[in-house]
This record gives sequence, C-alpha cells and structure tokens, in this order.
Amino acid sequence: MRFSKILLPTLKEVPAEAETISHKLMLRAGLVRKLVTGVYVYLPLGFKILEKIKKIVRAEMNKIGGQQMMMPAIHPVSLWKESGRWDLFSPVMYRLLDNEGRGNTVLGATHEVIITNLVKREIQSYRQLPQLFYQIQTKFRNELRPRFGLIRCREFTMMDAYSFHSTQKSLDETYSAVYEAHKRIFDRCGLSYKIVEADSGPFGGKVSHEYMVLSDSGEDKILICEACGYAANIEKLATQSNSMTTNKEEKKQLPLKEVETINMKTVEEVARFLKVKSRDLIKTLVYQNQEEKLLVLIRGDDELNEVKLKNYLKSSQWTLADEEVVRNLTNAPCGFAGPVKIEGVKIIADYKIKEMCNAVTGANKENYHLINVNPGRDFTVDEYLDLRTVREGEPCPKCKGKFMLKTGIEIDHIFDLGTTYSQALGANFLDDKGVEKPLIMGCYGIGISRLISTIIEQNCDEKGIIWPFEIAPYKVLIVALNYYDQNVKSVADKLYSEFIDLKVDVLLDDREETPGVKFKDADLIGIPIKIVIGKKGLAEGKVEIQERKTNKTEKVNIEEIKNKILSLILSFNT
RNA sequence: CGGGGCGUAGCGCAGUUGGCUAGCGCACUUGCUUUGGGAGCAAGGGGUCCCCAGUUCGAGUCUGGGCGCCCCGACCA
Repeated sequence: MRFSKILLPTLKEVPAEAETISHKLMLRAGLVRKLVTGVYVYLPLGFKILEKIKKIVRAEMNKIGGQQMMMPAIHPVSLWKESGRWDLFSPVMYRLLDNEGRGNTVLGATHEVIITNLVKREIQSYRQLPQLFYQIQTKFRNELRPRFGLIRCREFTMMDAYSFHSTQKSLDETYSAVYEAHKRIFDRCGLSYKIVEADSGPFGGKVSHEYMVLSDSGEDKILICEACGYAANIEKLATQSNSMTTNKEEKKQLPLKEVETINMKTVEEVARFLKVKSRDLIKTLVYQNQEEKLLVLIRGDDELNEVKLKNYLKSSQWTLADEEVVRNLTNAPCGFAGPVKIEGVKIIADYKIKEMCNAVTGANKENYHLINVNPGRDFTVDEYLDLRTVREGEPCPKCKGKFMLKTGIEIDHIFDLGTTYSQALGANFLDDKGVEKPLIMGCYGIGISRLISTIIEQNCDEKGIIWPFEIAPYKVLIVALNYYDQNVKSVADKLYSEFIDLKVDVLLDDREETPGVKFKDADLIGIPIKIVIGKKGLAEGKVEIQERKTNKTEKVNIEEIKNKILSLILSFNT
C-alpha cells in the first residue's frame, strides 16, 4: 500500500476525548474514530490489526479442534426468558422494536443460550461428544459507562467459544486445552499477562479464570502473591478469616453506653472523636431489594465486597438502601445505623465481627453512637460470612506470602459452566447406559477489539506505538525521503514492488511531506522495520534500515537490502 | 443512575463585565522556495458559536429546558 492512497489520518494533537495512552495513540495513529459513545469505526489500519489478531486466534483455536461457526446478533427474547438468564442480562441488552411495535427480539450480548439451544436439537448422544465451537462476532451491550477507547465498548468484537461434554473429566481436558491455547494467543500478541481466579458473575458456573494484563488503565483490581505468584480477582479472593475459630480477645465486656456524636457520620469522624481506632467500629450497611431489607455488618477498617454479598444473596437486584429507607428503619439519617435493638430485619456479618469486643456502632438515633457493644450480648447475628475485601499485604492462602494489589485489563474469561444452561434449557444427552443427563458445558471469551487497546498499552513509547511483529499491520515501511527525486523514486518503487511480489506486507511513504513529518508518522504508527531511502544515502549507494523497537540503525548497500530485510523478517518470526 | 467537568472551523484552543464583520495555531487549496526529525513566504476556502425557548434595540456571551461528550463510582470481554 502507498501512504499517499491509504486513509491513514494521523494527528499531531491529541483529541480532547482521550485520556489513556492507548486511546490517545489509537486516535493519533488513525486506527479508529468514534461514532458515538462506546461505538467505533475501524479505519483501514485499525481493521488490518483486528484481522491480524483474529488470524492468530483462529489458528490457535483450530489447533485444539475448535470449530468456527457464526451465530446471529438478533436473539428472540423468549429463549432468554426460557433460560432464566433474562433477569440477569436484560439490563445490558439492547431491545429491538419491530415496525409493528413488537419487542420480541434483542441484540445478543453473549451466546450461551443460542448455542445451548442449537446443541439441544442437534446432539443426542455421548458418542457425539465432546464438542468445541467458537465464533468471532460482534457483541452488543448497553454498558453503563463505556470508556478508554476500545477497552469498554457498547459494540465490540469477541471470540466466544463453547464446549459440551458428557463427563466432568472431559470438560477439564478441554478447559485446560483452551487455557493453554489462549496463553499461546496472548504470547503471540506480545502481551504480558497474569491468569487469575475469578468470580463467574451472571454467567453462572463455579470455576473461572481471567487473563489480566497489568496496566494502570485497567478496570479490575487483582491481588498477586509476591512469593508464589498465585493471583485472584479481588472480587473473588476469599479472606483468611473464614475459619470459625475465633481469636476473640478475652477482654472484659463493659456495660453498653450511649454517647453523643453530633454530626459524626463517617467511620473516620467517629473514631477520631471517640479516640478509638477505625477497627473498633462496626460499620452497618442497609441493603434493600423490592421486598426486603438487610443489615450488613463489617469492621470499620474493612471494605465490603459486594460481589461476595451478591453471590450470597443470589441476586444482583439488591442495592445499598436510599436515605428514606434508612430513616424509616433506624429512625435516624444515614450514619447512625447499628444492629442493637433493631426490629424486623435480618442481620448478616463478616466473620471479623464475631471477634470484636466493646465495639462502637450507631445508636439508631440521630447524633448518637453506642460504645461497648458486644455481638451475642447486645445483638444477634443471623449469619456470619466472608464479606470483606482482601487488602494488600494480607497473607496468601497458598504459601503465606504477602499479596500485592495491581490493576489489570481483563482480556479473557474462561468458565466451567457446569450444567447451568443445559438444565435451564433442557439440553440433555444419553450416556453409554442409555440414561438421560444434562450436558456439561464450558465457555471461553476473548475480547478481540479490546486487545488492540491492550497491546498498545504494553507496546508503546513516548513517540508512538511499537507493534509486536505478528500484529503489525505492515511489516516494512519504506520511507522515501525525497520522492520527487527521480533516483529516490525509482529505487523506492522498485523495492516496493519487489516486496509485494515476495508477499511482504509493505507500506511505501511516497507522500510529498518533509522528512520530519515522515519520521514522526513512522514512529507513531509503529511499523517494526523501516527502510529510509534518501538522496544523500543514495549518492553513496546506501539506504538505511531501522528497527522501531530497538531503534537499531544500519546502513546497507542497495543490492543487499532485499536479503537483509528478508532475514530480519525471518528473525522476527522465530 | 449518582458526583465532577466540558460543548466556538476537521483537530487543539481563545473570546463569556451583552456591542457592530467571531478569532488564533495546526490541518486543507493554489503558487514559489525548501527537503535526514512535525519547513518558509504569499494568496485563499471552510462556522446552525450543541439544540430549543426566553430576556434584550442587540445573545457565542444572560435565564430556563433539552441533547451530546469526558472523568470518578455500580456492570463486564
């Protein structure tokens, strides 16, 4: 391709909409343009990169026996309702209204129910199992807050794979084959990443792993053990206080007492005022859904882990109660709630609460707190659970090393779904004894378009993108510095057509721009190998080869250039 | 949806105590010169000042409503 012909609108200045490095570079390098929030146009260069990634994904999925197929973006609502997943997914699904005003269809946010419905009809016997299907397709999700360019979009490209099995052992084998295949995919994409244990969220199932790229532009918090490397999403990680053995200090329980705490609402304010530590307070959170309310107790210095709470409640319909509900329940504004002498509401508490002695809580009375509160004596907890968020520095459950807190971008999430979907949709098979059983299922999802952003995050410098060789939209960029010069033009054109004949992905900068412009753009778009052809060099019979990544520069004779480049490409490929 | 910020040429911005023809840089067009790290000179083109309503002799500027965009939080590949 010739630079003078391709639509490659590089920008000198950063558009105001971009915040993160990858987002800025994607716009500056002319890869994508935003249409509306969370929806992007892929320009020719961006599209080429997307295709490079898809090619790698296809190759690795095919290698483990994956069968590519293509499912529709339009789904019938009825199937979603039948699967029991409608309540969980409907908030992110775009609903379609047909011209008669009927809303019987939605845009697909994920495809478990579609594939399960298909397999239910097409597969009857254990002899047809296992199966591994995948597709690379557009997903539509009405995300609450799209951001960071391609990292969180409302329309995005995903590789989603689904496997079906007659036994757990068979699923485990496929799961680990996919696990390894996905590692190879990300290695080939030039990414460094961490595989973490994760929460399965609304997809259901038990075991799941996320592939996380460590980056400040990430949306997830993960904890990594600095000793053994074990890692988990902070949402998922169980605390070490789960054991029912209590470390309750054998302090003398003092008599309950009410103290005035005017306008002291936050843990910090109350702790400072009463001259105690925040860990001596019991935080009381009121949760509500349509019908009920719930009191959640957590130690003052801990953070509630809402995922753990929602997993326990088995619903995402619960939210933190609003001011009015809190006032009705506690006879006080937010900030003075407590578990003592409160009527008609279930109380659950983190394990740490059980160990507390002479604690401080709200008095359910405006401007008052209680001191010397003791669980068991002053209030009853219906259930103790693991509800707190693990903090940096806490011990690793595997090796007692310490956890470090990092932020990551989730590029892949793989799940052992069990029989969640097959049972809901009645997708069964006959085993070798003729017994009908629900299919055992796995699913595996890579955010393809998100990978573009992620690869840039990890492969750039102050001058621009540095594409990993396999992802690079062009492998070689010929920078013809003085293209108006007949000599330069003929050498550049000849080399260009030779590379095309050799099936080398080559871009020729034949624009009438000054050298500075060409060099800046070359650095920005990050093509791995650059050949600089200029008047001065040619006078000595030389051209220059530069590597984007190492900045290594070599002057070579014109006759040698072709072979030099071919061997350089070979070295990149191995 | 809650909190914060923004909306003026393709991009980055100024102009906002109401005032006459809305400006700067980059980009774009034409010509000449230049050509190894974002060239110079000259001449040009390009604007519903986000939208609607109101106040006013007069609104980019003031008031009200709406829409869009970005950042922080809940959701997730």
